Amino acid sequence: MEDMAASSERRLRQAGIRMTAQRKLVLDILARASSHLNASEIYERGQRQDARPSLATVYRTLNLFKNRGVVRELHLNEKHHHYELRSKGDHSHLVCRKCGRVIEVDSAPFVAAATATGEAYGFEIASAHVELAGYCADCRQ
Amino acid sequence: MEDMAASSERRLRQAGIRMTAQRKLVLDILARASSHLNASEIYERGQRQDARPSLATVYRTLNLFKNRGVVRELHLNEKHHHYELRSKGDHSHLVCRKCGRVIEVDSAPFVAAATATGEAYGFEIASAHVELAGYCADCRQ
DNA sequence: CTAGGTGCAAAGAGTTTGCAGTGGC
DNA sequence: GCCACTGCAAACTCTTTGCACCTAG
Repeated sequence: MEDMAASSERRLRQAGIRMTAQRKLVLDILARASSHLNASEIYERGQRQDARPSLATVYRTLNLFKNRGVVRELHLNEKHHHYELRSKGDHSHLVCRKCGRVIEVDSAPFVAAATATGEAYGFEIASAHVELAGYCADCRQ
Repeated sequence: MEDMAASSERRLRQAGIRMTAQRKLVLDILARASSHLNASEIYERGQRQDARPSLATVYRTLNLFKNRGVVRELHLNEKHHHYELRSKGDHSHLVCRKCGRVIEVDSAPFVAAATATGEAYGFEIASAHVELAGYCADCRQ
């Protein structure tokens, strides 16, 4: 669990990225999070720690990690983005239109379909992201 | 083809929505578009017509249509949203990470997988959005 | 005729950037 | 010690909103 941050850190160091206290903290927050977070959630959690990265640094760090393939940026049905560690395994999101609840589901069946679809277009699929919207058990009343 | 605008218009009228020249124009632009557009693209195209909706009206109109289920709002890998008529059939998007090209692909295989996944969580799936990212034939070199 | 729609300009939310100072390697 | 990184505040982009006027039904 906590090792997800460590293995990402190793990857980054090997790519010549300097590991500052702020970057470690962002990695750590993402690793501990039970799900995806947005920039200000990361910022807020960061403020409770020693490194206290500014919001600008949070954004810069997330973009860096995103470009290095360490985090994934999600575009859910909200105005801001969400971020999650890639090492958390491949999953997709089920979003309830009523209560907004987000459930993570296994992507395997989608990836299989995606690979087949990609081949038909000469595309090499790097990631398959599925966003399922609907109504959760509670909201279906 | 041009009838997609007309059928959406009928639906809106029946819901008691006033059909102004600006709203018709937005519908028409979406119906004629070969793919999804963002708000300013719609605005620019609108400026070349008589109704000339302001950007604010474009946004208000898109939100109205979205809430009425007439258009779908897409969250692709960019900072702004894209919109498309729902009546354009169910499809998903294949995005090239290098050149940004977007190809529309049939959603059927994904919808099938989605329905199965949804059932497993007690979710009633209303829409399945799949975003496939990878490298297109041209960019794979 | 009148409730709802529009344009304009200003405000908001989220994200990025310039610059001077700081700290990892 | 050098150069990348950081904090701060200002700038930027996209989207929403308040208000006075206008128009579809």
